[in-house]
Amino acid sequence: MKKQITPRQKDLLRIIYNFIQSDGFPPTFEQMREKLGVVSNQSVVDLLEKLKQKRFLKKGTGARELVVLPLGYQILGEPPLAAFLGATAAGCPIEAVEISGEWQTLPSGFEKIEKLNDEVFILRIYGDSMINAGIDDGDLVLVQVKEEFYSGEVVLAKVGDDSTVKRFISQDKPPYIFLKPENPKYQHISFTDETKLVGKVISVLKNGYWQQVK
Amino acid sequence: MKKQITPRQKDLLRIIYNFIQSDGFPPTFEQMREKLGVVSNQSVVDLLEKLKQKRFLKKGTGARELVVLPLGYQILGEPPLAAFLGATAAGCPIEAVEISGEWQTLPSGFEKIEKLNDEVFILRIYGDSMINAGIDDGDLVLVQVKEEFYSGEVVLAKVGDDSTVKRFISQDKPPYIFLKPENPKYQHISFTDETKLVGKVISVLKNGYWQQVK
DNA sequence: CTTATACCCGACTATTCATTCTGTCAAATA
DNA sequence: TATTTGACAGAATGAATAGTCGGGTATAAG
Repeated sequence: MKKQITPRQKDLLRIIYNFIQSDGFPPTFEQMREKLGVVSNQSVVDLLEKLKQKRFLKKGTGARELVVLPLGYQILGEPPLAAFLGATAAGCPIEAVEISGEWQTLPSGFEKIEKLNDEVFILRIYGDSMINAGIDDGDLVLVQVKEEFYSGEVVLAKVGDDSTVKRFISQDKPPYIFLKPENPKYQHISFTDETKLVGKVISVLKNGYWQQVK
Repeated sequence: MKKQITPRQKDLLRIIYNFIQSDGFPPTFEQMREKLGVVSNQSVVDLLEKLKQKRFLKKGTGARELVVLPLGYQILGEPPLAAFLGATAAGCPIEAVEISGEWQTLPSGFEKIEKLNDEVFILRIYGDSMINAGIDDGDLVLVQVKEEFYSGEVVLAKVGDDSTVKRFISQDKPPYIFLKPENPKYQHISFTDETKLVGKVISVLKNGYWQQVK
């Protein structure tokens, strides 16, 4: 009872999480207040206090010093920033990892890694339908398998036997939900019985570096 | 000539990078000023301006809105936050990744991933010499192969034929450099000809989540 | 020689930002 | 019913933070 999170507290936690994900730093009270849709920052103060008490969030004394704690990630169903990499190694014996030079042999005292989790994988994307989201023909993307999706996220969708990466949009007027290509050349894709969202595209490989998808 | 970074600019860039890594949010001008070892924040203003011009850094108008850009990571020789995961999949065919349920078969239009880079690997740690750094007996840690190291980083070191994970300390008084176990039960380890630093411990697996090592 | 650039000092200003206080209201709880 | 809890309003306050102005010095470039 006491440890459970309320819907409103979860709202704020997600607002903070999403803000950090997209901007790279935490929001101000004012920004949180606006996203919550209230006019007094007292709401933010109260909710933050609860999130702190319940160990979902850590807050420093300075400006914009917010850190989502592991418990917070768990309740949101999101992996911490550095988390998903474990998944990509799932089922992959460490011997398969090529280490350069003197690391051909592993140091003694260490053993093989095991399966960590199976909710993330990497795919190569073909086509130009997402160029405005920074995903170009041939790029590698990192996909996290999920159940819940939020409007604006780039998702991997299954349409019948075909698979595609598009931006997922959910709005309060028709057509309510659809898939939006990030290229004006292409049309929106409506949902049918055959449309199924599989995962969220977290990251894209650019010039040898993984970058966030927005 | 014009695009090159100066030592002082690189100092600040690293200060910002390290701060975000360890704290989770960007520093204030005051904190940067202090770390730079100067008494006027005008220095910070000037250096930040240069880092912005050279596209190593992005800066918003609000408080503490700093983001290290890909060019910045490159010049520091650091992977972006989400980067290293690619490495763990190096040489690991995507078929080896076990996907649950209907993802036993991969969607058409996607191919195997190739080797991405070989500078990161995962090891299991035995012993209690780093418990105060949050690394317990049997934990998995993520190691990034590096050449340069900074005082305070947790490193994987090779001591003769043996390998060990300890905190690397470099100070301006004897013994200058040594390895520090994070457990009072153990003694510091001096450097010898046989001591060699191999990589930096970036992350540790805790309750199913990867967490930063401090 | 002259100019520009990198780096820094010191003080000052403007404003963002967090905090605090007093209260309201509805829903949950005892 | 009485009490507590969650959520929010409105306003006032003060500290934290960024930004500005006017210099200085040393080094490199033209």
